[in-house]
Amino acid sequence: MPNPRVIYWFRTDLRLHDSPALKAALDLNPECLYPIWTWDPHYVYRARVGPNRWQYLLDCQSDLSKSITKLNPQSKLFLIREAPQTLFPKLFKQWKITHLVFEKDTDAYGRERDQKVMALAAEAGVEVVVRYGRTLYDPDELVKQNHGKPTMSLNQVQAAGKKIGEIPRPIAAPTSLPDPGDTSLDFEQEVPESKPDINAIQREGEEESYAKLAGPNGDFAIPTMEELGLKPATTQHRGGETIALKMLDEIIANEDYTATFEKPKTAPTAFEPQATTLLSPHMHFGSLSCREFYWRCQDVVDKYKGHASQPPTSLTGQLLFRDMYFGAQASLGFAFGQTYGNSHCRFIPWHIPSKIDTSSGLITGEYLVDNAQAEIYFQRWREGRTGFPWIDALMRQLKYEGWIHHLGRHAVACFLTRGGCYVDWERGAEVFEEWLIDHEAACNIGNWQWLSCTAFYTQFYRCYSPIAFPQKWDKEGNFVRKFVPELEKYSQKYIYEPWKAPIADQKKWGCIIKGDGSSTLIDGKKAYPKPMFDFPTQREICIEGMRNAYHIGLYGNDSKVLDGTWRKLFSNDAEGPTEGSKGPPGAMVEHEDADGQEENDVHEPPGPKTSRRGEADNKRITGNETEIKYHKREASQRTLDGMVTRKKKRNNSDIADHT
DNA sequence: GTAGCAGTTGCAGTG
DNA sequence: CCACTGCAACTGCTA
Repeated sequence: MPNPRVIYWFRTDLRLHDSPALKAALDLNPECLYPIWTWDPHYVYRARVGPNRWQYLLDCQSDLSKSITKLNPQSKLFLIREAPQTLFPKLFKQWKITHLVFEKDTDAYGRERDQKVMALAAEAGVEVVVRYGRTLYDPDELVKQNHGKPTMSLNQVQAAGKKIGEIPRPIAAPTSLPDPGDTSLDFEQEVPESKPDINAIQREGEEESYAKLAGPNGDFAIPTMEELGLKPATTQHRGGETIALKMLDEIIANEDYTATFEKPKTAPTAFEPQATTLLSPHMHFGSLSCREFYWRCQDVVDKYKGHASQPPTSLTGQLLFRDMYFGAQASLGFAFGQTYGNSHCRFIPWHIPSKIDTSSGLITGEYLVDNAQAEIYFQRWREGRTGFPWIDALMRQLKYEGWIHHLGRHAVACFLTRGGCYVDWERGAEVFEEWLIDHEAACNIGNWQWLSCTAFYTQFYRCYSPIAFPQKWDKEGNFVRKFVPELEKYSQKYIYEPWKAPIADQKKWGCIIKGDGSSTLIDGKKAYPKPMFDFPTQREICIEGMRNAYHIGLYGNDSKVLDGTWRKLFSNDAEGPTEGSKGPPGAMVEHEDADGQEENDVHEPPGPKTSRRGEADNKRITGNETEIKYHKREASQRTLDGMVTRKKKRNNSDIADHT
């Protein structure tokens, strides 16, 4: 048996402390160890990643590389610019690799990728060692102990966890690392297909992710934002294990904070400093081990003299929720991230639903505009110009800083879905995916389902008010003043509902409430938009829609959802794309009149039409002074890509009938 | 099987 | 300031 020549493949574990996989690699007593990162085209082109999260990733990689070099000046994080699926066979051969070691990844895409890589390793005679350290429990174990079912409540996580046994104690960081061997790359680089490039919008310069295998200088260096063609990051939050451990130390040093932490009591309006730990992005990139975090907290709690908080609201409770979402994702796979085909997600006929690839049963990443008004609501929500200062402040903080408080996420998610716009939670999840520095697919998807009351949580009549909710912590509106500075001078009385301020006051405070926010100046005067709807009215419409959908009681994998016949169960007057009893799969809509329509005219509101809601519609406030009535069919303005036809629909219902 | 209670974080009103 | 209620009513868990 030759001496082990080991590749350690970093992915979700950009750290040296508490890494079961890294320990396994070192336990092989390798002759040489190559710490590598492969530049996965899935991340570069297919996932939604905004500049702030890119920057955070680069921070983590740089810090890790420096830490590796500190332990062994010959070594560092070797960043190789090729897809793992094509790179590894060549690398195994060139570097005479005997072992490949990495941390297990239970994300839907991660599993697919790793299965492929493991097959390639087997072909090359390379032994693969996989260890788990990403959550408290291995999600597959958790699911197994939960009777093979996705973990849908904290109770289930705790019961299953008990059966697995104690959460592993953290492992110390290594004090030395073996040399890497020869690092020459005498083979052709295979450049991955860049289309479709979902991240094109994040770039302003030339994208050179795959310019050369070992980077422009051939030194395996971590790329710069410029090299990736990305727009500069705007966040002040910084990644890396060194920072993470320092932050953790500071939290743990404050025993009262650590032991008595109760999430619902922390203020979503707090900034400088924020009310929660800001450790979530570190756990996403693995620059902090969640088990390290867990045991450092638990040890404080165990010796705490006063009354310590308990799960679910305590710090350790927050980590258990993370495990719950990982367990749900591990069990449901790709279906977890969508309604269509998801056995545990309620079917609600939301507006602007996802397009579905009927051959794979997966959402395509595009969506259909069934209703022009809903599309306007969505765009105004995304851009932080809804006219509700609390919502807009949060969305602006999210885009700029890449992080908002958990309760702030609740507020904007409820507002977009069941408590305001009645827009598909998948739209909101996509925006969070792009902008959050702590975006974790499992947690993001799970929380959107929670807040939209499609899974995990059912009390849809508990609805967050964009006016009353923030007042619980911030009567003065300082948070709004910080992120919506045009309202800075508004009095406390009107800060959350500026449209109620007298015109004279609006002028005095230097900002008029007018328009839809598409322009910050109106007639040369600073302007903040009117609210895009009357909240109490819209809230009633949503609750009625939810009540109806709950009563009908379909889940994403119901044959009626799969084939589109769910429409027969919903009234045409119901909220959502329900017009007519026939239609394509999922919540997609027929677009008989789509031909010849302009792709981009969805932002133009349709002219006044007959109201189907009478009073409710008349109360509606719109940003552009024109009363917008809505009607389901008139808004079908997006050109279909030919995927959805009556014929395909029929085929699909045939399939569905057999299942 | 089923009744009763609890559920990470609602709101408005009352005492 | 807190604690409680009614609102109209969901699912999961326990006994």
